[in-house]
Amino acid sequence: MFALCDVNAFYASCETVFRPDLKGRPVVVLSNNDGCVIARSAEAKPFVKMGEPYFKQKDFLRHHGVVCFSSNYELYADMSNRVMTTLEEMVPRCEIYSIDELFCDLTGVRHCRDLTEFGREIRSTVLQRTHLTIGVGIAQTKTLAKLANHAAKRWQKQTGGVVDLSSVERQRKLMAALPVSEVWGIGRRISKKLEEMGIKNVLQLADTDIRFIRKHFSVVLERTVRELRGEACLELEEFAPVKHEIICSRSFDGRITEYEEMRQAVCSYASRAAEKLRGDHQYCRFISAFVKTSPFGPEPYYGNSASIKLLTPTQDSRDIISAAIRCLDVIWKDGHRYQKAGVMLGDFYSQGIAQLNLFDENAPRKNSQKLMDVLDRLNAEDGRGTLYFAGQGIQQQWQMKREMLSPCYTTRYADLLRVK
DNA sequence: TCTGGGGTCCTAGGACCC
DNA sequence: TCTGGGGTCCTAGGACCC
Repeated sequence: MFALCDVNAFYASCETVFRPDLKGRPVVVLSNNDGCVIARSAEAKPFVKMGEPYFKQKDFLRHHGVVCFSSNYELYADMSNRVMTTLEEMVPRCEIYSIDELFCDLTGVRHCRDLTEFGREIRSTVLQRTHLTIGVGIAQTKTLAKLANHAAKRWQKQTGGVVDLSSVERQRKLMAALPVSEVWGIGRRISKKLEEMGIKNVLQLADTDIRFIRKHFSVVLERTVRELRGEACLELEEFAPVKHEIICSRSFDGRITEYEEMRQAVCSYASRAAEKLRGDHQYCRFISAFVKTSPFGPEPYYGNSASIKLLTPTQDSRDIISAAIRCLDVIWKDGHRYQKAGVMLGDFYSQGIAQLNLFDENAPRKNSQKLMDVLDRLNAEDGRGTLYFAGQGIQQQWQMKREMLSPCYTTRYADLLRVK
């Protein structure tokens, strides 16, 4: 038996926890660069569109008194930690699935108590400790637990935010009421194709011949359908598997037209990607950089990427930065108004020594590890950006826009809430 | 003027092997 | 007239998730 717990309107709720004056008001959170709406409070949901560009809705939002925030990932990451720690204490085994979601294995809990009651207890504990409200969905498979969670949120008043969907009868009743697009793993494309085949609600999908599904779709959808029938195909992943790639990319505030500025940006992203790589205790051989103009608007689109394969795996920022800049030099073209760039690392190894190559002319760097340790330690203790590479530039004019950023209430002393 | 960022998995097709 | 069969590895692209 699985439970899926997730925080209601997570980003928007994090913003209101320390702002009781916003209670009852519509609140939205914007993506990086104040680009699109990516989270809405319950009050905002009925009339603010998800994923829509902010600039298109600005006047409309102001007119309706909607409070907007730039995204504050430092705050969300810390609040997420508080929620996850609380949940981890209460359940025997769990998997942190995303910043605001956690799957639990309720196998041990099952025989000793009522699952709904247990769900309520989890919910009230998280609320008490973090002031965040979660929904709990319970069922035999992850996909059904997700569906139960959806029901818990949609009918929050009637369900108290907890739905136990372990009875097949209840499963079928709920599935008949929901369109296929609500199922975990079924996005826009597949739901459209299913609907064209006459498979409109979830129950119809669950009752479709598995061979038909396999013939017209991939094994992924086959698993989803089996899960809807109560056959568990997805396990609880208690320990996060190692990553296969690391990406650092950002849109710019405005557009970049000068090579020098782009070099600073690519250098910064490469250096951040290298930090993440060391955080995961990995070494990489594959490094790539990309640049692109905006896909919107009238100007001709240009986007390109280049990559480099090193002979020996590295985690040294200097190697990664220099490779990324060499990639940039291959793809840079004058005359474009660039909107975004990024750096990607791949082909990971758990150590850097690898096989010494007979033809490798670059001798391994001396004391690389020590230097990187110092770099990371200073940036950890005194804040990101304490020590950085000259190539990143000193005044980063292209830095993303965050004009409505809230304080980091829980992670910075200077931002601590004052009580009169 | 202005439209996010970071991941995963699967499949098909090409190149190559014996 | 007629040109095999079985396999691996890699990559690009598509789909999905939050």
